[in-house]
Amino acid sequence: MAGIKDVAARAGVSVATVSRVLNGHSGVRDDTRSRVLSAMAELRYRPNAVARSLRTDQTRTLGLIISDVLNPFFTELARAVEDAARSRGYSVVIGNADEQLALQDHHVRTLSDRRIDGLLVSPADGDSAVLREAVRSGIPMVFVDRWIDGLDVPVVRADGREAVRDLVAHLYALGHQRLAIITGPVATTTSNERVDAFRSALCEHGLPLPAPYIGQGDFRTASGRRVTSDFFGLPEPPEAIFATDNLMALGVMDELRRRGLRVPDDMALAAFDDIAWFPHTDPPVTAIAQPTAELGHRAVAALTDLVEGRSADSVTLSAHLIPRRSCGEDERSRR
Amino acid sequence: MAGIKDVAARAGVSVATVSRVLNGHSGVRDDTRSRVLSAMAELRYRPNAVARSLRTDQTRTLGLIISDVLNPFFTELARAVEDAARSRGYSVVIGNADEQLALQDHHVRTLSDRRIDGLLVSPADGDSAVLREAVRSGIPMVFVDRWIDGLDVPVVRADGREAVRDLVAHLYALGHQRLAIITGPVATTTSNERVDAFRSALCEHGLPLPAPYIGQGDFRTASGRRVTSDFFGLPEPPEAIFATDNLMALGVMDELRRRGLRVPDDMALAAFDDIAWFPHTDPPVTAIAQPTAELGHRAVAALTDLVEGRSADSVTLSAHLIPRRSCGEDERSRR
DNA sequence: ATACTCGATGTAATCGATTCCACGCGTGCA
DNA sequence: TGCACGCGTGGAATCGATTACATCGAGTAT
Repeated sequence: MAGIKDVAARAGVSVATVSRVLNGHSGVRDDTRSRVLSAMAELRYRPNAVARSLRTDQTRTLGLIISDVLNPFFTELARAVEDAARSRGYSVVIGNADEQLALQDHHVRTLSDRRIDGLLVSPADGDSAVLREAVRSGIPMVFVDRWIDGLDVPVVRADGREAVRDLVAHLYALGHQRLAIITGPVATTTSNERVDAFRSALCEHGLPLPAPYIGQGDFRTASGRRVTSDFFGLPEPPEAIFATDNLMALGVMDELRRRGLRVPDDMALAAFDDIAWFPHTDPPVTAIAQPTAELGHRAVAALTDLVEGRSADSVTLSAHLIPRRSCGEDERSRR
Repeated sequence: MAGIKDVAARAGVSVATVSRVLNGHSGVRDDTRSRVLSAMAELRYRPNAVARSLRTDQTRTLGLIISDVLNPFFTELARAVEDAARSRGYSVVIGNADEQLALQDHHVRTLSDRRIDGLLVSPADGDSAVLREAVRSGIPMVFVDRWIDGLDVPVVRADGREAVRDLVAHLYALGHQRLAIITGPVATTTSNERVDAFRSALCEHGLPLPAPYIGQGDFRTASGRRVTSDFFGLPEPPEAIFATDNLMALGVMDELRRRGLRVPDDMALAAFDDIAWFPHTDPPVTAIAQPTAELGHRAVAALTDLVEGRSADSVTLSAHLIPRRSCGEDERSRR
């Protein structure tokens, strides 16, 4: 493949000049510039981004580490991130951590080795030495959706507390008293926030949240099935389940269907994260929607600020409840 | 950040020796090796992949260009690709073409400039000069799912003809006579294959496929809504709609719900590509499932063969019908 | 003792760009 | 006429690795 030297030779100039026209520097005579340009065209020259990166120490690439590509929330986020990045002239490389620390570490290492300009992370469960080391090394980084306490990294996220309170009120108004929740991995901030908000909202209504009603999930479908099954093993199973993400809600539905049970009659269901299919499920599931695309855009804005030497602040947006029919009928959702 | 020279200095050896231990070459005395190793650890040295790539002319990175990240089929594919690639020591960078030629071209150019080792493409509609140029330039490439005729590039895909025939037979047995289809972009091979198979299966049953029953879609949700709406503008609307991908099926359901119509009573529905939510929609939708993960694995196997100098053949797997209730009840799907 | 081999290591070229500095030449001003 | 200046351009160092080739010392065969 043709290199800058070939272009220089063909245009009868030095590589320095070719480089200048390549980068749009001024101070190249017009006729020289056009000679270079046509040499490039004739040779179908394309600059080698690897060489350029080595020299300039920037790759114009952002890394995005998400917890699960199969989760529509994250894929929507990824899409928004890519759009925002592209419009700023960056590419994005996605690493799928699959909710596993080891995989997450693998990706932060690989991406750092590739010298990406900045890293967007939605950290998996647990504390990662590799991630801490990465921030210590000074890579521009911002957390999206989830974060790790005690690290001086801006966080772009949606606060779901208010929406969870609304949800509990909704459930309560519909007459449900025994409310259970399925959590994400223990150390994820989003999971903890949702559980805390759930517990205190319950408390406001004078409802308890007994330990067996807190099902330990991991944000993946299978855990939704398992926890649901466990709930039915209880002497007094709950009347409603709040799945803290959409994949676990799917698991709940799988298990319910396997047992021949119906939503909401046999069990009410609500999910965190709204997805396109929820209006069409049987019944439509009430969910808490996050401003996913905006999360992605803001995260990229913050990260590019950091990358380009500006400072960046954390941003907190908010989520909202979308009542449908999976918790029962009330005046709002009936038609 | 520490470089190879720093390590060499600290270990009291030359950079050549450091490089040798880095790459596991033999012919380094054990004590030298361990001196180097501890120097690396002390400096938290990480090799610069950019520099290495420049020198060795390989990036250990594969590109994957898909038509739409929001389509669960492609995200499942992406996930399988990433897994397979990682286990072979490659990273993958995903480009989302969003069914737009211009975006696809942007990504093939960007990825080529970055000198990725090979490219996996599920080409968007239409003929791309940029893509042709890329294959002509000799980048190892394989097509997944979709392909472009006339290019000497291996194709890894699933043949859906048989399954489409089964689907038509299923529909026919259920008493539907006026069958319509929603296509993808005109030049996509998968769309054409599905339409052709649909037409000839119809023919086998002595059924016509009038032009107005061929709705022009683009594999995205909005087009499913639009085409469905058009169908209802017909003097004689169809009784069944076959959406050639899952996103358009979602669009059909959106539109049907907007009109207050029910599946399958008012309209039967089937989709190409099975997704996890289909068993839970109202009603569960009949779909044709592809061996998505295997597609991804085989594609990576073929591509790495090419990258590593071996030859690669096309592979064709097959899809199969999963009858549920969205086309009506028969002995197979009733329970 | 001489020459030769072999193992361990170092020196320097190289990959393809960017960029600092210097150079030559024409112009304007003293 | 001489000098400074600016413009357009070229030469060469540089980024951080890999690797062909050179070197050096010790051991071995003759």
